[in-house]
Amino acid sequence: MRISQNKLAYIEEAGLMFEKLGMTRMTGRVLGYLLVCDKDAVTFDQILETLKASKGSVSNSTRQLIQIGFIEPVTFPGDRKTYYRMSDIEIDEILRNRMKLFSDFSSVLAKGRSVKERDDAVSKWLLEASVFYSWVESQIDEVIERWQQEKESIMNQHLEKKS
Amino acid sequence: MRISQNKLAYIEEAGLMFEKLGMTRMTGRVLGYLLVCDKDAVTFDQILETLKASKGSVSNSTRQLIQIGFIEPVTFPGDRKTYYRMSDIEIDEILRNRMKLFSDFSSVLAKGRSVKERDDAVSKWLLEASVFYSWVESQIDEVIERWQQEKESIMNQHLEKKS
DNA sequence: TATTTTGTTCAATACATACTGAACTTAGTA
DNA sequence: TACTAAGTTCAGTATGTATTGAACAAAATA
Repeated sequence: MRISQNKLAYIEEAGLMFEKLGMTRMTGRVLGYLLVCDKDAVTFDQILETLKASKGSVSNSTRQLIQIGFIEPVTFPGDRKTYYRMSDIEIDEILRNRMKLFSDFSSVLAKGRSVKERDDAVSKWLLEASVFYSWVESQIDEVIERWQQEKESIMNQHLEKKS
Repeated sequence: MRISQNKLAYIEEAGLMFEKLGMTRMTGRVLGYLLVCDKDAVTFDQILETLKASKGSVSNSTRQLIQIGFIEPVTFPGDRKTYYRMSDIEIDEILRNRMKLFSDFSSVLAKGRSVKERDDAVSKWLLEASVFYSWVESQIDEVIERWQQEKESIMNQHLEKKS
């Protein structure tokens, strides 16, 4: 049973997307495959074959994805293979991680201000920008909390809109 | 008048930060220099010398930064040089641009669901995740609006906290 | 018009890093 | 214990792209 052309195309798309997000293309492909494979779990070999990639490359990608928490290894008694499947990671986790970039960015801006030797329009901008980014970060925390509380209702609202 | 060691170190830091954000290191350096140079505007040559980079590289970086709107060229009558300075870009603009990634990400997730041939836990996750990201995007729009309205009071709150 | 100054363009290079493939480790099976 | 299967590691290669530097363009000056 070979995988559909559709899905292969999707896997490539996922690879490019994850590359844009700063991960490797191959890691994106493996995740894309796990997302759309329509199997409960897949073996290392299945990944190899489907993506036509090397063992080493797949080994790196699975490790990275496990580390981030996107996927998890599964094993079965009487079967020495390791299977991989999507873990039931909460989506807001992923966002929360990415938001760390904001506080880094905010710090760099703040530090810039401290390096300056005169107080000018740029100083003012640096202050404002660093406050803005750390404020936004705190607001996003609140947004995420609201999501957790109102998830069902938001989902329903969204589905209604489509009909 | 040579630039301080402090500032040079900061410029490198800015380079690394902007590299993390997907721009080139040199572009980050040029922006870092413009931020902390404590001059109203600097010439192409000053950038060259300070960063010890090539004309081509600086030319690329300034063009890129002008394009994004971070810096602007300035000229003066009787002076054939072009000067560059920070433009008074609104910080929320920058955030708004980055948020486009979210709708892209959301689309990829939604597309993944449409490629699947069975309705399982992953399908459910894909739906939830794509709704989540487009919802978050809309929430951030609201956050930005609130910033525009309450900017002064937020800044004051922040400054009080520090004291 | 010839010359000098300022900045751009583009082919070549340098650099970083993702990927490969072979050798190795680990653990189950005979 | 020897053998086989599954996955990892790592040195080398391939690939993409940032940077350089030389040649060029544009425009002011003499």
